Amino acid sequence: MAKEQTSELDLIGETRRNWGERGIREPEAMAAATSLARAQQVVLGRINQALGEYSLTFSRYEALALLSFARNESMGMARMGERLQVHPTSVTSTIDRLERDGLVIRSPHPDDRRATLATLTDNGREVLTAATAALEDIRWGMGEIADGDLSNLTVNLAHVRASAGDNTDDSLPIFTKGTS
Amino acid sequence: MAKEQTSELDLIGETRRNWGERGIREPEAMAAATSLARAQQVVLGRINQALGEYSLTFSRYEALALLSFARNESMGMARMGERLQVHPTSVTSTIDRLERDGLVIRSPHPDDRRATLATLTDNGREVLTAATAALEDIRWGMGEIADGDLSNLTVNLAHVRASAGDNTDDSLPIFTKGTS
DNA sequence: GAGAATTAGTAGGATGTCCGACTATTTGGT
DNA sequence: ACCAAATAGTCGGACATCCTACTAATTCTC
Repeated sequence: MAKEQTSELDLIGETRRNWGERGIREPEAMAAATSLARAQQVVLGRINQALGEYSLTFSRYEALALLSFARNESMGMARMGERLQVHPTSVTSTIDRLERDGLVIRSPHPDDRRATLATLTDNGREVLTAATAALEDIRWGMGEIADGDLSNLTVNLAHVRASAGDNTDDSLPIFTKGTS
Repeated sequence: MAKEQTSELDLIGETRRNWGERGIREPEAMAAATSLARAQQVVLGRINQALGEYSLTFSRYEALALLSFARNESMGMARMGERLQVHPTSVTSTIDRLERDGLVIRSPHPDDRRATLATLTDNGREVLTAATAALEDIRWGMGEIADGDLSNLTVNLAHVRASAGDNTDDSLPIFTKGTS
Protein backbone atom coordinates (compact mmCIF):
# COMPACT_ATOMS: atom_id res chain seq x y z
CA MET A 1 0.00 0.00 0.00
CA ALA A 2 3.01 2.23 -0.03
CA LYS A 3 3.95 4.59 2.68
CA GLU A 4 1.89 7.71 2.80
CA GLN A 5 4.34 9.39 5.05
CA THR A 6 8.03 9.57 4.42
CA SER A 7 8.57 13.19 3.62
CA GLU A 8 11.68 12.30 1.80
CA LEU A 9 13.15 15.73 2.12
CA ASP A 10 16.11 14.48 0.22
CA LEU A 11 16.41 16.46 -2.87
CA ILE A 12 15.29 15.07 -6.03
CA GLY A 13 16.95 17.77 -7.98
CA GLU A 14 20.05 16.15 -6.64
CA THR A 15 19.11 13.17 -8.65
CA ARG A 16 18.90 14.88 -11.94
CA ARG A 17 22.37 16.09 -11.15
CA ASN A 18 23.52 12.56 -10.52
CA TRP A 19 22.13 11.36 -13.77
CA GLY A 20 23.39 14.43 -15.48
CA GLU A 21 26.89 13.44 -14.56
CA ARG A 22 26.37 10.28 -16.49
CA GLY A 23 24.77 12.06 -19.39
CA ILE A 24 21.19 11.04 -19.45
CA ARG A 25 19.49 11.09 -22.79
CA GLU A 26 15.79 11.38 -21.98
CA PRO A 27 15.47 13.26 -18.72
CA GLU A 28 11.90 14.44 -19.25
CA ALA A 29 10.70 10.99 -20.17
CA MET A 30 12.43 9.46 -17.17
CA ALA A 31 10.98 12.08 -14.87
CA ALA A 32 7.50 11.52 -16.23
CA ALA A 33 7.74 7.74 -16.06
CA THR A 34 9.02 7.62 -12.51
CA SER A 35 6.51 10.23 -11.39
CA LEU A 36 3.76 8.25 -13.00
CA ALA A 37 4.78 5.08 -11.24
CA ARG A 38 4.97 6.76 -7.87
CA ALA A 39 1.73 8.68 -8.24
CA GLN A 40 -0.11 5.58 -9.25
CA GLN A 41 1.30 3.76 -6.26
CA VAL A 42 0.03 6.49 -3.96
CA VAL A 43 -3.43 6.71 -5.47
CA LEU A 44 -3.95 2.99 -5.80
CA GLY A 45 -2.83 2.57 -2.22
CA ARG A 46 -5.46 4.97 -0.97
CA ILE A 47 -8.13 3.44 -3.12
CA ASN A 48 -7.36 -0.07 -1.99
CA GLN A 49 -7.28 1.02 1.60
CA ALA A 50 -10.75 2.51 1.24
CA LEU A 51 -12.01 -0.58 -0.53
CA GLY A 52 -10.58 -2.87 2.09
CA GLU A 53 -13.58 -1.93 4.20
CA TYR A 54 -15.67 -3.92 1.77
CA SER A 55 -13.16 -6.70 1.21
CA LEU A 56 -12.59 -5.35 -2.26
CA THR A 57 -9.54 -4.37 -4.27
CA PHE A 58 -9.57 -1.92 -7.14
CA SER A 59 -9.41 -4.80 -9.60
CA ARG A 60 -12.47 -6.44 -8.16
CA TYR A 61 -14.21 -3.10 -7.89
CA GLU A 62 -13.63 -2.45 -11.57
CA ALA A 63 -15.06 -5.83 -12.43
CA LEU A 64 -18.17 -5.17 -10.38
CA ALA A 65 -18.61 -1.73 -11.90
CA LEU A 66 -18.22 -3.16 -15.38
CA LEU A 67 -20.90 -5.75 -14.74
CA SER A 68 -23.22 -3.19 -13.26
CA PHE A 69 -23.38 -1.42 -16.60
CA ALA A 70 -23.80 -4.53 -18.69
CA ARG A 71 -27.09 -5.81 -19.97
CA ASN A 72 -28.65 -7.83 -17.21
CA GLU A 73 -25.59 -7.01 -15.15
CA SER A 74 -24.00 -9.94 -16.88
CA MET A 75 -21.06 -10.39 -19.23
CA GLY A 76 -18.85 -13.05 -20.71
CA MET A 77 -15.45 -13.28 -19.08
CA ALA A 78 -13.52 -12.84 -22.31
CA ARG A 79 -15.26 -9.56 -22.94
CA MET A 80 -14.53 -8.49 -19.41
CA GLY A 81 -10.86 -9.04 -20.03
CA GLU A 82 -11.00 -6.85 -23.11
CA ARG A 83 -12.81 -4.08 -21.33
CA LEU A 84 -10.65 -4.18 -18.25
CA GLN A 85 -7.53 -4.56 -20.35
CA VAL A 86 -6.24 -7.52 -18.44
CA HIS A 87 -5.21 -11.04 -19.34
CA PRO A 88 -7.93 -13.72 -19.46
CA THR A 89 -6.33 -15.54 -16.56
CA SER A 90 -6.60 -12.39 -14.50
CA VAL A 91 -10.33 -12.33 -15.11
CA THR A 92 -10.59 -15.92 -13.96
CA SER A 93 -8.72 -15.00 -10.81
CA THR A 94 -10.82 -11.91 -10.13
CA ILE A 95 -14.12 -13.65 -10.73
CA ASP A 96 -12.99 -16.54 -8.53
CA ARG A 97 -12.69 -14.20 -5.59
CA LEU A 98 -15.82 -12.22 -6.32
CA GLU A 99 -17.76 -15.43 -6.60
CA ARG A 100 -16.22 -16.77 -3.43
CA ASP A 101 -17.46 -13.65 -1.66
CA GLY A 102 -20.89 -13.95 -3.20
CA LEU A 103 -20.71 -10.75 -5.23
CA VAL A 104 -21.07 -12.40 -8.62
CA ILE A 105 -22.04 -15.81 -9.89
CA ARG A 106 -20.86 -17.77 -12.87
CA SER A 107 -23.33 -19.36 -15.24
CA PRO A 108 -22.96 -21.08 -18.60
CA HIS A 109 -23.56 -18.93 -21.63
CA PRO A 110 -26.84 -19.99 -23.21
CA ASP A 111 -25.60 -19.81 -26.80
CA ASP A 112 -21.94 -20.61 -26.47
CA ARG A 113 -21.03 -23.60 -24.41
CA ARG A 114 -17.43 -22.64 -24.03
CA ALA A 115 -18.25 -19.23 -22.60
CA THR A 116 -19.10 -18.40 -19.01
CA LEU A 117 -21.15 -15.47 -17.89
CA ALA A 118 -20.36 -13.56 -14.74
CA THR A 119 -23.44 -11.94 -13.25
CA LEU A 120 -23.76 -9.44 -10.44
CA THR A 121 -25.66 -10.66 -7.41
CA ASP A 122 -27.92 -8.51 -5.26
CA ASN A 123 -25.24 -8.43 -2.66
CA GLY A 124 -22.68 -7.53 -5.27
CA ARG A 125 -24.79 -4.60 -6.38
CA GLU A 126 -25.13 -3.37 -2.82
CA VAL A 127 -21.45 -3.68 -2.08
CA LEU A 128 -20.64 -1.86 -5.29
CA THR A 129 -22.90 1.03 -4.34
CA ALA A 130 -21.37 1.34 -0.91
CA ALA A 131 -17.84 0.99 -2.23
CA THR A 132 -18.47 3.65 -4.84
CA ALA A 133 -19.64 6.03 -2.16
CA ALA A 134 -16.50 5.30 -0.19
CA LEU A 135 -14.33 6.07 -3.21
CA GLU A 136 -16.13 9.32 -3.78
CA ASP A 137 -15.59 10.18 -0.15
CA ILE A 138 -11.85 9.98 -0.66
CA ARG A 139 -12.12 11.51 -4.10
CA TRP A 140 -10.74 8.38 -5.68
CA GLY A 141 -7.46 8.89 -3.90
CA MET A 142 -6.76 12.23 -5.51
CA GLY A 143 -6.44 14.10 -2.24
CA GLU A 144 -7.27 17.77 -2.16
CA ILE A 145 -6.31 18.43 -5.73
CA ALA A 146 -8.65 20.92 -7.38
CA ASP A 147 -10.87 19.74 -10.17
CA GLY A 148 -9.12 22.04 -12.59
CA ASP A 149 -5.78 20.42 -11.89
CA LEU A 150 -7.35 17.01 -12.16
CA SER A 151 -8.65 17.90 -15.58
CA ASN A 152 -5.22 18.90 -16.71
CA LEU A 153 -3.78 15.70 -15.36
CA THR A 154 -6.38 13.64 -17.16
CA VAL A 155 -5.59 15.40 -20.41
CA ASN A 156 -1.90 14.82 -20.02
CA LEU A 157 -2.44 11.18 -19.20
CA ALA A 158 -4.63 10.90 -22.27
CA HIS A 159 -1.55 11.60 -24.37
CA VAL A 160 0.12 8.60 -22.88
CA ARG A 161 -2.87 6.37 -23.29
CA ALA A 162 -3.42 7.59 -26.82
CA SER A 163 0.09 6.48 -27.70
CA ALA A 164 -1.01 2.96 -26.83
CA GLY A 165 -4.11 3.03 -28.98
CA ASP A 166 -6.50 3.72 -26.16
CA ASN A 167 -9.55 5.74 -26.81
CA THR A 168 -8.99 8.94 -24.96
CA ASP A 169 -12.00 11.09 -25.61
CA ASP A 170 -12.43 11.02 -21.93
CA SER A 171 -10.82 8.91 -19.32
CA LEU A 172 -12.88 6.07 -18.08
CA PRO A 173 -11.46 3.17 -20.01
CA ILE A 174 -12.99 0.73 -17.63
CA PHE A 175 -16.53 1.90 -17.58
CA THR A 176 -16.97 2.29 -21.25
CA LYS A 177 -20.37 1.14 -22.31
CA GLY A 178 -20.06 -2.40 -23.49
CA THR A 179 -21.65 -4.11 -26.42
CA SER A 180 -22.01 -7.27 -24.41
CA MET B 1 1.87 -6.83 -19.89
CA ALA B 2 -1.39 -5.26 -20.90
CA LYS B 3 -2.63 -4.98 -24.38
CA GLU B 4 -1.06 -2.28 -26.44
CA GLN B 5 -3.66 -2.60 -29.11
CA THR B 6 -7.35 -2.60 -28.49
CA SER B 7 -8.46 0.66 -30.02
CA GLU B 8 -11.47 0.58 -27.85
CA LEU B 9 -13.40 2.89 -30.05
CA ASP B 10 -16.23 2.62 -27.63
CA LEU B 11 -16.88 6.01 -26.30
CA ILE B 12 -15.76 6.88 -22.98
CA GLY B 13 -17.90 9.93 -22.94
CA GLU B 14 -20.64 7.38 -22.95
CA THR B 15 -19.38 6.32 -19.63
CA ARG B 16 -19.60 9.64 -18.00
CA ARG B 17 -23.16 9.61 -19.18
CA ASN B 18 -23.74 6.27 -17.55
CA TRP B 19 -22.34 7.46 -14.29
CA GLY B 20 -24.13 10.71 -14.66
CA GLU B 21 -27.40 8.86 -14.64
CA ARG B 22 -26.51 7.58 -11.23
CA GLY B 23 -25.36 10.94 -10.06
CA ILE B 24 -21.66 10.70 -9.61
CA ARG B 25 -20.14 12.99 -7.07
CA GLU B 26 -16.50 13.29 -8.08
CA PRO B 27 -16.31 12.86 -11.84
CA GLU B 28 -13.00 14.65 -12.30
CA ALA B 29 -11.35 12.67 -9.56
CA MET B 30 -12.67 9.42 -10.96
CA ALA B 31 -11.52 10.32 -14.45
CA ALA B 32 -8.06 11.22 -13.19
CA ALA B 33 -7.73 8.10 -11.07
CA THR B 34 -8.80 5.69 -13.77
CA SER B 35 -6.67 7.45 -16.36
CA LEU B 36 -3.72 7.27 -14.03
CA ALA B 37 -4.16 3.56 -13.51
CA ARG B 38 -4.44 2.86 -17.20
CA ALA B 39 -1.54 5.09 -18.21
CA GLN B 40 0.69 3.51 -15.64
CA GLN B 41 -0.27 0.08 -16.89
CA VAL B 42 0.69 1.06 -20.42
CA VAL B 43 3.99 2.65 -19.51
CA LEU B 44 5.05 0.00 -17.04
CA GLY B 45 4.19 -2.64 -19.60
CA ARG B 46 6.49 -1.09 -22.16
CA ILE B 47 9.25 -0.61 -19.65
CA ASN B 48 9.08 -4.18 -18.42
CA GLN B 49 9.04 -5.47 -21.94
CA ALA B 50 12.20 -3.55 -22.72
CA LEU B 51 13.83 -4.72 -19.51
CA GLY B 52 12.89 -8.32 -20.19
CA GLU B 53 15.82 -8.37 -22.58
CA TYR B 54 18.06 -8.20 -19.53
CA SER B 55 15.96 -10.43 -17.31
CA LEU B 56 15.02 -7.36 -15.31
CA THR B 57 11.77 -5.86 -14.15
CA PHE B 58 11.28 -2.21 -13.31
CA SER B 59 11.42 -3.04 -9.61
CA ARG B 60 14.76 -4.72 -9.94
CA TYR B 61 16.00 -2.00 -12.23
CA GLU B 62 15.13 0.61 -9.64
CA ALA B 63 16.99 -1.33 -7.00
CA LEU B 64 20.08 -1.56 -9.17
CA ALA B 65 19.92 2.13 -10.02
CA LEU B 66 19.57 3.00 -6.37
CA LEU B 67 22.63 0.98 -5.45
CA SER B 68 24.63 2.47 -8.29
CA PHE B 69 24.34 5.88 -6.66
CA ALA B 70 25.10 4.74 -3.16
CA ARG B 71 28.47 4.98 -1.50
CA ASN B 72 30.46 1.98 -2.61
CA GLU B 73 27.42 0.94 -4.59
CA SER B 74 26.21 -0.60 -1.38
CA MET B 75 23.26 0.01 0.90
CA GLY B 76 21.36 -1.54 3.80
CA MET B 77 18.16 -3.20 2.78
CA ALA B 78 16.02 -1.23 5.18
CA ARG B 79 17.20 1.99 3.66
CA MET B 80 16.52 0.65 0.22
CA GLY B 81 12.94 0.04 1.23
CA GLU B 82 12.59 3.62 2.38
CA ARG B 83 14.06 5.02 -0.78
CA LEU B 84 12.11 2.80 -3.09
CA GLN B 85 8.98 3.27 -1.05
CA VAL B 86 8.26 -0.40 -0.75
CA HIS B 87 7.72 -2.80 2.12
CA PRO B 88 10.79 -4.43 3.67
CA THR B 89 9.62 -7.82 2.50
CA SER B 90 9.53 -6.53 -1.05
CA VAL B 91 13.17 -5.57 -0.75
CA THR B 92 14.00 -9.05 0.45
CA SER B 93 12.19 -10.47 -2.55
CA THR B 94 13.84 -8.11 -5.02
CA ILE B 95 17.32 -8.66 -3.65
CA ASP B 96 16.75 -12.40 -3.64
CA ARG B 97 16.26 -12.36 -7.39
CA LEU B 98 19.02 -9.88 -8.12
CA GLU B 99 21.40 -11.96 -6.07
CA ARG B 100 20.23 -15.14 -7.76
CA ASP B 101 21.10 -13.54 -11.10
CA GLY B 102 24.44 -12.34 -9.83
CA LEU B 103 23.69 -8.64 -10.11
CA VAL B 104 24.11 -7.88 -6.42
CA ILE B 105 25.51 -9.67 -3.41
CA ARG B 106 24.47 -9.63 0.21
CA SER B 107 27.01 -9.10 2.94
CA PRO B 108 26.71 -8.56 6.67
CA HIS B 109 26.83 -4.96 7.83
CA PRO B 110 30.15 -4.39 9.59
CA ASP B 111 28.71 -2.32 12.43
CA ASP B 112 25.22 -3.71 12.83
CA ARG B 113 24.85 -7.44 12.97
CA ARG B 114 21.16 -7.40 12.20
CA ALA B 115 21.60 -5.41 9.02
CA THR B 116 22.50 -6.75 5.61
CA LEU B 117 24.16 -4.79 2.86
CA ALA B 118 23.27 -5.25 -0.77
CA THR B 119 26.14 -4.41 -3.08
CA LEU B 120 26.23 -4.05 -6.83
CA THR B 121 28.44 -6.55 -8.63
CA ASP B 122 30.48 -5.77 -11.72
CA ASN B 123 27.95 -7.66 -13.75
CA GLY B 124 25.15 -5.77 -12.07
CA ARG B 125 26.73 -2.49 -13.04
CA GLU B 126 27.08 -3.58 -16.63
CA VAL B 127 23.53 -4.82 -16.88
CA LEU B 128 22.29 -1.60 -15.34
CA THR B 129 24.14 0.45 -17.93
CA ALA B 130 22.76 -1.58 -20.79
CA ALA B 131 19.25 -1.59 -19.36
CA THR B 132 19.35 2.16 -18.89
CA ALA B 133 20.29 2.60 -22.50
CA ALA B 134 17.39 0.38 -23.49
CA LEU B 135 14.99 2.45 -21.43
CA GLU B 136 16.25 5.62 -23.02
CA ASP B 137 15.76 4.07 -26.42
CA ILE B 138 12.08 3.65 -25.72
CA ARG B 139 11.92 6.95 -23.88
CA TRP B 140 10.95 5.21 -20.68
CA GLY B 141 7.74 4.05 -22.25
CA MET B 142 6.45 7.52 -22.93
CA GLY B 143 6.05 7.00 -26.65
CA GLU B 144 6.31 9.97 -28.93
CA ILE B 145 5.08 12.48 -26.42
CA ALA B 146 6.92 15.77 -26.72
CA ASP B 147 9.16 16.85 -23.89
CA GLY B 148 6.95 19.84 -23.25
CA ASP B 149 3.93 17.65 -22.66
CA LEU B 150 5.98 15.35 -20.50
CA SER B 151 6.96 18.31 -18.35
CA ASN B 152 3.34 19.24 -17.88
CA LEU B 153 2.50 15.68 -16.98
CA THR B 154 5.27 15.53 -14.44
CA VAL B 155 4.09 18.75 -12.85
CA ASN B 156 0.54 17.50 -12.63
CA LEU B 157 1.65 14.23 -11.15
CA ALA B 158 3.68 16.16 -8.63
CA HIS B 159 0.43 17.50 -7.21
CA VAL B 160 -0.69 13.99 -6.53
CA ARG B 161 2.59 12.94 -5.02
CA ALA B 162 2.75 16.09 -2.95
CA SER B 163 -0.58 15.21 -1.39
CA ALA B 164 1.07 12.07 -0.06
CA GLY B 165 4.01 13.85 1.50
CA ASP B 166 6.39 13.08 -1.30
CA ASN B 167 9.07 15.51 -2.13
CA THR B 168 8.16 16.84 -5.50
CA ASP B 169 10.80 19.38 -6.37
CA ASP B 170 11.45 17.24 -9.31
CA SER B 171 10.31 13.76 -10.09
CA LEU B 172 12.85 11.11 -9.47
CA PRO B 173 11.78 9.74 -6.13
CA ILE B 174 13.78 6.64 -6.66
CA PHE B 175 17.10 8.04 -7.50
CA THR B 176 17.29 10.58 -4.79
CA LYS B 177 20.74 10.82 -3.39
CA GLY B 178 20.96 8.61 -0.37
CA THR B 179 22.59 9.15 2.98
CA SER B 180 23.43 5.50 3.17
C1' DG C 1 -19.59 -31.60 -44.18
C1' DA C 2 -14.96 -32.44 -42.15
C1' DG C 3 -10.74 -30.82 -40.62
C1' DA C 4 -8.16 -26.49 -39.49
C1' DA C 5 -8.02 -22.33 -37.11
C1' DT C 6 -9.79 -19.54 -33.61
C1' DT C 7 -11.90 -18.52 -29.21
C1' DA C 8 -13.29 -19.22 -24.07
C1' DG C 9 -11.88 -20.48 -19.77
C1' DT C 10 -8.75 -22.61 -16.55
C1' DA C 11 -4.50 -24.80 -14.39
C1' DG C 12 0.22 -24.12 -13.11
C1' DG C 13 4.27 -21.20 -12.58
C1' DA C 14 6.89 -16.77 -11.91
C1' DT C 15 6.93 -11.98 -10.04
C1' DG C 16 5.76 -8.11 -7.24
C1' DT C 17 3.43 -6.20 -3.22
C1' DC C 18 1.38 -6.00 1.08
C1' DC C 19 0.46 -7.73 5.93
C1' DG C 20 1.33 -10.23 10.21
C1' DA C 21 4.52 -12.82 12.78
C1' DC C 22 9.07 -14.20 14.37
C1' DT C 23 14.16 -14.03 15.37
C1' DA C 24 18.18 -11.48 16.24
C1' DT C 25 20.25 -7.11 17.60
C1' DT C 26 20.67 -2.62 18.97
C1' DT C 27 18.86 1.34 21.63
C1' DG C 28 16.97 3.56 25.23
C1' DG C 29 15.16 4.45 29.84
C1' DT C 30 15.32 3.82 34.75
C1' DA D 1 23.56 -2.75 34.07
C1' DC D 2 19.04 -4.62 32.52
C1' DC D 3 14.82 -5.07 30.65
C1' DA D 4 11.58 -2.82 27.39
C1' DA D 5 11.13 -0.79 22.94
C1' DA D 6 12.54 -0.20 18.41
C1' DT D 7 14.89 -1.90 14.24
C1' DA D 8 16.61 -5.30 10.40
C1' DG D 9 15.61 -9.06 7.75
C1' DT D 10 13.02 -13.15 6.60
C1' DC D 11 9.12 -16.44 6.23
C1' DG D 12 4.41 -17.68 5.07
C1' DG D 13 0.04 -16.17 3.30
C1' DA D 14 -3.09 -13.44 0.25
C1' DC D 15 -3.62 -11.05 -4.12
C1' DA D 16 -2.94 -9.24 -8.76
C1' DT D 17 -0.75 -9.92 -13.21
C1' DC D 18 1.54 -11.97 -16.76
C1' DC D 19 2.87 -16.21 -19.64
C1' DT D 20 2.52 -20.95 -21.44
C1' DA D 21 -0.12 -24.83 -22.13
C1' DC D 22 -4.33 -27.49 -22.44
C1' DT D 23 -9.30 -28.75 -23.04
C1' DA D 24 -13.65 -27.83 -25.02
C1' DA D 25 -16.39 -25.68 -28.32
C1' DT D 26 -17.35 -22.67 -32.25
C1' DT D 27 -16.25 -20.78 -36.69
C1' DC D 28 -14.10 -20.85 -41.00
C1' DT D 29 -12.48 -22.89 -45.20
C1' DC D 30 -12.08 -25.95 -48.97
